[in-house]
Amino acid sequence: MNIGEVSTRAGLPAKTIRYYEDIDLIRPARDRNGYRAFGENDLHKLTFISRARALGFTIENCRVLLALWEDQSRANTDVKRIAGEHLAQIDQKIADLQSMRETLGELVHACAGDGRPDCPILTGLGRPR
Amino acid sequence: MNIGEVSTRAGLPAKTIRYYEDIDLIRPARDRNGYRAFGENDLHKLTFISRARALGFTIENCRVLLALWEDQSRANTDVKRIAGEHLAQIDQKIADLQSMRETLGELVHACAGDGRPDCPILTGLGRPR
DNA sequence: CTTGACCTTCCAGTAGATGGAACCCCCATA
DNA sequence: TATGGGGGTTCCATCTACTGGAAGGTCAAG
Repeated sequence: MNIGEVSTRAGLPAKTIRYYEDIDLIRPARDRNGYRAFGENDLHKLTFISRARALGFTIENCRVLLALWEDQSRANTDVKRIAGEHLAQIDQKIADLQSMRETLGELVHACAGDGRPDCPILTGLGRPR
Repeated sequence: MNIGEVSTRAGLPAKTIRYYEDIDLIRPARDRNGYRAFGENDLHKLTFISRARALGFTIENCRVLLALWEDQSRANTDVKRIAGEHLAQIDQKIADLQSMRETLGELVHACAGDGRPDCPILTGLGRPR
């Protein structure tokens, strides 16, 4: 399988796949003409990475998860711990964004947006936290 | 005012302030010894930027907002539009994260984490979206 | 005069790609 | 046989928003 096909099937840009090889996430074989030759296992890995990235795991997380994934005998405890930590990070991000949203929402609400110079948004931004 | 003081008062690392000068967000004067000499106006701008960044505005947003802020005669309409667009982006991010959280939460919940090899998290990540 | 805190510039690196240039490979058609 | 097009390849630069570190200048206190 060439990079184009694997790109379509994994839903990742070819550039990104080359980049993943660059950083040693995957190691596709090579044809005699120098083209990358992807097997089903490579495709599966890329799908895995694609999905993990979509769920916000970092590349380093992916590296660890892939290693765990390849290890038939590993305990699910490690996986659950990593995923759990990540879940906590997501919760933290959501909380941060919600707090931002609230503050900004108030500022936007307070601004008439009627074409006059008076603007509570800029005034609000100029005041220290 | 030297960079140390303005750093404390604006709540931004000195490095970051130098960086902001580098990208022309601010233009502090210089003392004869080469030290940056910050005025009240610089401090006010940095406080503004610091707060806007904390609310998730990009540097480019900050640049535009600063220009609007400096323009006494500008209409609040532009400001409200920018802030409104940003609010929509925040809402989108929150929604994305919540959807991630849900999916990942299900996976974590489904994994016993009991030390055995069987792990629904890895299985789930290996399946296409 | 020395010490230490503060300031300066410059260079490199972070995450995670993405864009572009210049070039190679393979197949089909005129 | 030329040529055109749609693959593929490498390498280098760029993006965002900083951050770290080295090497060195400045200043006030003791």
